[in-house]
Amino acid sequence: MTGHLTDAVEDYLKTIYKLSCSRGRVGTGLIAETLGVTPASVTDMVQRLSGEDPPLLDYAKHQGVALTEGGRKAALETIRRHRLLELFLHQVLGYSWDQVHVEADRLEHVISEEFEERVAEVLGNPRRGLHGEPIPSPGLEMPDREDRYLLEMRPNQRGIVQEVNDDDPGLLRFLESQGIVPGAGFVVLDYSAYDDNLRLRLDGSEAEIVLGASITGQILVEIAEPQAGA
Amino acid sequence: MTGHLTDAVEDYLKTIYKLSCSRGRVGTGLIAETLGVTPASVTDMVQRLSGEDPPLLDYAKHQGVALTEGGRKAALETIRRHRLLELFLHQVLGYSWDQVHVEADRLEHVISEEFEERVAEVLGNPRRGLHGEPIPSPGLEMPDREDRYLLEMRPNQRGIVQEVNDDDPGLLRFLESQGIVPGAGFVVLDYSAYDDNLRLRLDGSEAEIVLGASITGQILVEIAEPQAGA
DNA sequence: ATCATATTTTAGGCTATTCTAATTTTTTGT
DNA sequence: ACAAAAAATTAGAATAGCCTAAAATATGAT
Repeated sequence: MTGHLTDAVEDYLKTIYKLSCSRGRVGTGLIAETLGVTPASVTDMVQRLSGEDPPLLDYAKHQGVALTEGGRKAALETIRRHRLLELFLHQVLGYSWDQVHVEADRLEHVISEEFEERVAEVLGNPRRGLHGEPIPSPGLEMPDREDRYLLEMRPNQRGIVQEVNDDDPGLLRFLESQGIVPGAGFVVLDYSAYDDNLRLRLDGSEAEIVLGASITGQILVEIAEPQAGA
Repeated sequence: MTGHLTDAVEDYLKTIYKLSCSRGRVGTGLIAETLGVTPASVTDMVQRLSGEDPPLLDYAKHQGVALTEGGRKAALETIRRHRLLELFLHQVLGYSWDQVHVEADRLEHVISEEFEERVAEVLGNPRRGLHGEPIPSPGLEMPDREDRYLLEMRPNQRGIVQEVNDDDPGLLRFLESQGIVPGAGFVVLDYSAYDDNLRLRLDGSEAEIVLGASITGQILVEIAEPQAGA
């Protein structure tokens, strides 16, 4: 078992994990932008982490970075803590949907195994986080996902909101006000390739909602059977 | 308002606060020993902290250190968080008496104002911590105390356990097993100046307990009216 | 008052993390 | 294929903490 990882290292691993879920290997530039540091800092850190005894990163100059198995486990550990903490902050301390992220981002580096276990127990060992994200199991298995971005859906498809990006409080508040929360079912009414707008209606709602690409790219959905009739 | 204080700075201030409660000004050696760093490191840090814009410490070479008003407030803020967290860990997450200290020591540097407030509310704005310590008010007022060390008590005095030093898990487990917890009433039966042993009996208990100086110096008590007779 | 012992401070270094500026490598458009 | 643009890397430096070893200062015992 690797000794203690610093906050910075955990942040790098978590970020690289998330980025490499969509794109495979990731460049230092993207990591830098996501983390809010310069590319030079990333190169530096990445070199250190790929030169450890059991390396956490797989890296060779100019070729983009990927996590090793050890790095992936460490990233999932941090992600598990983050998502448990978000749920905990909401359910036990009454934080709102959009407030939890920032606090969890600091606490995730500091809580003990013990704390994590107790929180999980108090919450009933949840599988999904506050924003619908899957929570890695205690053994750090991450469920395979079939989810797609809402952006990819086409007219007449039915779907269920699975997950909403947790790190933009303003967006979260807006989505909540529109009823777009994990579990919500909906039908896509229309899609405009011209401006990347998606018009949809939530189950049991009269109102239609129009969402642009910048929003629909942040929402993961499970696609249900296609709507009967055209 | 001072910007953000690092974990290390908060630890220094907290330690200096506690040490200067008993002794007035404290030397670098004592601080170093308490904090587990070298005296040289303390000198270094102390010089930085006393040279800030609003200084947190009052210091001049070879003369011992004291907190300024700003330093005192910062220390009390950390102490408030620590004590609220200990209570929270116990009452909400089921930590035991002797487990809370270490976890609180890490969390205290990381939680937000918001977190502190919500925890205080969930706990009902408590005035005393898990081990009986007074909790600074939200406005950082610290109640004046009349408490004495158990060590100072003499035969036939009655007392009530007020506070037990929180940072030694083994000692805490022992004291709990003996019924010596905040709120417990007792009578001092005997005191031996020779070996600094104190024999006492808890209210409603048949058994007598003998405690040595190293223990009785860690327990604060409120002295009640003297025992009738004898 | 003086010398031995204690404590405290200085000096010089190390690590982790970040930065800026300069350089190198890769990609891309033609 | 090759120049221009984009991306990544190196080099050099800063900061916060910490350390060890050496020097300075206090204390206190006779």
